[in-house]
Amino acid sequence: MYPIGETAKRTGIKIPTIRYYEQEGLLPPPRRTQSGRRVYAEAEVQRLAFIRHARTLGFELTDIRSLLDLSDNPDRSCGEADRIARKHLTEIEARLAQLRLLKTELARIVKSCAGGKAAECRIIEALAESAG
Amino acid sequence: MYPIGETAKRTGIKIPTIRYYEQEGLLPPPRRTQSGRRVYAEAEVQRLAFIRHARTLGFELTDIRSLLDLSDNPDRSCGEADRIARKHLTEIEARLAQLRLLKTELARIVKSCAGGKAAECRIIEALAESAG
DNA sequence: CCTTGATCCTCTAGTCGCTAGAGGATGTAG
DNA sequence: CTACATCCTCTAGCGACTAGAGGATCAAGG
Repeated sequence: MYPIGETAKRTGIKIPTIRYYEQEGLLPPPRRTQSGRRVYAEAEVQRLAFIRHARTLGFELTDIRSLLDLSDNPDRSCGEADRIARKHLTEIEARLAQLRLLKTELARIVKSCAGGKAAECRIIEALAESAG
Repeated sequence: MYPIGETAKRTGIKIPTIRYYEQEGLLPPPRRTQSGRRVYAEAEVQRLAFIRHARTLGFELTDIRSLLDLSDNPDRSCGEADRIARKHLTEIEARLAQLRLLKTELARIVKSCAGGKAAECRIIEALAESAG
């Protein structure tokens, strides 16, 4: 049984964030000491690790809620988890494609800057062009 | 001289967003009709196009403020624009690298899901593993 | 002139996932 | 018994919008 600070260190999730996850219903309200301090068992630490891993992968909290729900009910079909993960993968791929385009354009713009006054600056000029 | 709705259509920026940009000082307060409605001249439309282009490239509003400032003062040195754009490019490259990693891991996870119950689901399992 | 429907106004509050701070209680070590 | 760390709750802030309430104004048709 660990106090919140210990739990934060073990999971790499900050104290206010842990309380926030509790408030958002991702983490069940933990036991408290007589004075009202939260104490966490191993199961909660595991749950936080799950959340952290999913967050690192960029899942939103609503998706994580569903994934935790599945994890809590192992007899349910895995289809929902698959759907969520695939949807997320598609989003990541879209973002990747867009970022690659941005990078190319921005790199081109930056390269064209030869210093000097803003009046002749290709960066400013490129941004001013209405074509996106 | 265009009313705000026309301006929104011409720039592809929504009406509330235009008002928001004005509030944030990116766009100078425009002239008003006697009844208090905003009317925009070509210069403002240009400025909004500039903002939109920069936003599309992922620049933050604070950076855009600086870039607009340079654009307003063509005699100033272009170095700041260059610095902002380079910094942003570096950030984009970092995000790209991270997203590529995520995509790889997520694709691996998704691929390993063979359907069935959540108990045996590789997606859930992968998320539960504490190693990130 | 009157009505209808579109457009506009201001103001407030909500989104997401935290993060920061106030103001106070409790725990632990010397 | 005094420090200092840790914890508590509550509220507000971030960025970049977005949504909605409640009301004023405009243009066109009858």
